[in-house]
Amino acid sequence: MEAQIDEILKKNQLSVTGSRKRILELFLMSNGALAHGDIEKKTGEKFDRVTVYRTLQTFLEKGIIHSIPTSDNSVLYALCKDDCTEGHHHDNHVHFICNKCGKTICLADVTVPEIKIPGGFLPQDYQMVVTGLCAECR
Amino acid sequence: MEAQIDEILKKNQLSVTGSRKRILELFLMSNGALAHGDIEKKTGEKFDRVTVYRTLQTFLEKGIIHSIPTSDNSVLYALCKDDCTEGHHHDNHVHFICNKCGKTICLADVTVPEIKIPGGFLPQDYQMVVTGLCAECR
DNA sequence: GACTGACATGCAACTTTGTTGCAAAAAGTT
DNA sequence: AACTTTTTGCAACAAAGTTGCATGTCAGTC
Repeated sequence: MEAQIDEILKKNQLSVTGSRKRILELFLMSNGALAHGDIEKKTGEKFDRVTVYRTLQTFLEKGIIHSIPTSDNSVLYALCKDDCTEGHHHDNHVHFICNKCGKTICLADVTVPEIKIPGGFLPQDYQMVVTGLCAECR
Repeated sequence: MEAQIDEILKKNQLSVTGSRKRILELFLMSNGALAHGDIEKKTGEKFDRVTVYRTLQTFLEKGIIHSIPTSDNSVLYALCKDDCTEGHHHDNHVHFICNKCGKTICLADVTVPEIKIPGGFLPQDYQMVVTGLCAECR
């Protein structure tokens, strides 16, 4: 785990610091998505609010994590797959949000279908969010 | 227009007030989606911030408008089609967000494809957002 | 059209969420 | 170990959203 975290940071030319290690660890442990608030709560008093914001920002820019749009407009982040590179994401799987427990799960095996868009529009990215009940809550 | 607005409000058992009429009018005029901020700006000094929040909340509950998830996590609202009823929305069209001008457009003709979800999950609602360049910006 | 109960609004105060500038601290480099 | 660059924490701020309560407005009834 330690080694994996270091590797990810170094691969992205980021210095290895306490907050980055801790936040990355949180993402690796939870196989769902995390809201900013979750991260703040789980790191407790350890890091400043601002640091969490900036760390997430950095991870986003480097393509380590991606953000997920939700219907209630909270901000969610999840780890990217390996083939995400800086700038452009290949994060074409569907996200599932449970209406009961609120957890967000990446359905890594379900790819977003490419749909037909009316002429005139130039689509660049497709995102799909399914809400409902997860296996534990139904 | 006047008559249409009154009808919508009465159909939903809402009293016809100045703010509701004005905000509903804004939605009817713009055929795209509106952010809370847009509405506040366009109504000017006329209504209190709180009133705008509460009016949108009410419209959401009654199924007059629906919220749209965006990639940058701002809150967007758009008018629902007629077959939206209180509680449950049948808002199964795709939303397009332009990366340049930021406008959100409802692609009313493009329906969200029903995809296969792994067993265990109980899907209730599908939402799809496409980002890219709109006709004017490309 | 005036009366009345129910609902909507405005105000104030507050919480939560996100941002910016800058000095101190820690990381990476030689 | 000394130096440079990056990251962090603090403080102050800005924006976004919420809550309680007194006042005002609406819809229905007489």
